Amino acid sequence: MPAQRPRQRPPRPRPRATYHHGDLRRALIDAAAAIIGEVGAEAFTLREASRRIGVNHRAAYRHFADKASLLAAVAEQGFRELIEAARREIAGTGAADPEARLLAAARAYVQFAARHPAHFRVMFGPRLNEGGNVAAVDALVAEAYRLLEAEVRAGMDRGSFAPDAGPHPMVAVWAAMHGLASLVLMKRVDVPEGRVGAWVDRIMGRVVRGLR
Amino acid sequence: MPAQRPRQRPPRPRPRATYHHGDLRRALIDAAAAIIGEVGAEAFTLREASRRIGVNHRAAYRHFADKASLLAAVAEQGFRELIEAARREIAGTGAADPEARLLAAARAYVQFAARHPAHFRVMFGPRLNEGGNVAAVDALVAEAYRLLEAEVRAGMDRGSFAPDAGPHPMVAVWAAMHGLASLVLMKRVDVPEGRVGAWVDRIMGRVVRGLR
DNA sequence: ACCTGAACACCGTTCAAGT
DNA sequence: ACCTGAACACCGTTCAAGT
Repeated sequence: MPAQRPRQRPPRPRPRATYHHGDLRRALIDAAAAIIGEVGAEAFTLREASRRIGVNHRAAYRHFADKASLLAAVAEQGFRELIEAARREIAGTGAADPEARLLAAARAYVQFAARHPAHFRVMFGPRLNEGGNVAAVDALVAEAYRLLEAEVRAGMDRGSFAPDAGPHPMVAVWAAMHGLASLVLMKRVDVPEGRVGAWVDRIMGRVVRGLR
Repeated sequence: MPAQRPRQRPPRPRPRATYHHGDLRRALIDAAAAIIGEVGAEAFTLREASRRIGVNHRAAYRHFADKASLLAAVAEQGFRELIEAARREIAGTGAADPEARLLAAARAYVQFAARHPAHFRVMFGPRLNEGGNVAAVDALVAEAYRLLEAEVRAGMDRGSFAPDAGPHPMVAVWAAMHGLASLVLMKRVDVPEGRVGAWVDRIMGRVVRGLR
């Protein structure tokens, strides 16, 4: 699969300022995220990331145990951005209505997937899920979960949603939101770039209605 | 990532019967599916598949253009099994009620993901989706789509679901089902092996109710 | 037709130094 | 502390044959 790179190698990887106190770590994460965005996670290479930054490919091992750990750090960063975007979108509604707030969170979630498909795939890829996970990622997933759950609970407390002590209503919302994000990212449903938000509102609106 | 395989190589890859008229093709697909099930798609290797069958690693190129094509064939096979399972489960209900039939299809979908997580991931992975797809896979996805869509339409015709000419109701169902399958496969919701069907009924029940 | 073997240009990771 | 360089055991894929 790894198509041979062009024969002509750049004359010299211009030596950058030396990295210290964690700069290299940051630089590696950023480079990895950029490469993944360009070629996908399967084609991502530790050596290419190092090359881009201008350090020896072994330098990464000072900051990450292995390739998987660097990818985990990229996923972590993605979860932080996703959570932040969801909070921002929720706050942007200025509404106290849990239905409106859930839709806002869903818009952020789906938009993130649509705009950063490869990043989203790393975040929900096999290495970081399916058990034997990375604690830092698990913590962020839990945080995102609670963000939504608070709205679902609020809806029940206000009497907008049918009361239910179990996780089913929350899982229904999360599943629909995650599935919609996946379908959009896979271009299995195709919705024009600017209309993602409107689609989310329509489709998630139906799901949220099922909680009443 | 590719952990060095154990130093000790099996004494001799026992020479099997020679493969002709497409036997090797089948054997490769089966071996690939088996390996993926054991170690995941990222760790899957063309050379290992050939090794297992007992042929030179170059033999695969007689039947597949490259590694991606073999994986596409594995995905195709998976879609065929998934569709068959859904039909079987739908028929098993013996019901004409579209809600019950949709839940049956969803059970098959989620069960498949829970039982064959790596296979499911290949089927919905970047190479076969996100545009520039494989025609054979697209055709099977379309077939699966129509399977569900027929039930959604039937529900509208009977007056169980609110009429809607657009794709939104169908997308809502598909998204929820796909998302639930993903969450279960990722063990992000954990439901005991034997209780997957019951969970699907509860959660998808809420979503389907949103179509009324 | 179908399979093999050697070679090439990559990888991730380990070991042993360099400053 | 932080980075480098050479080496190892893999890959996918191409070229050129073998039967």
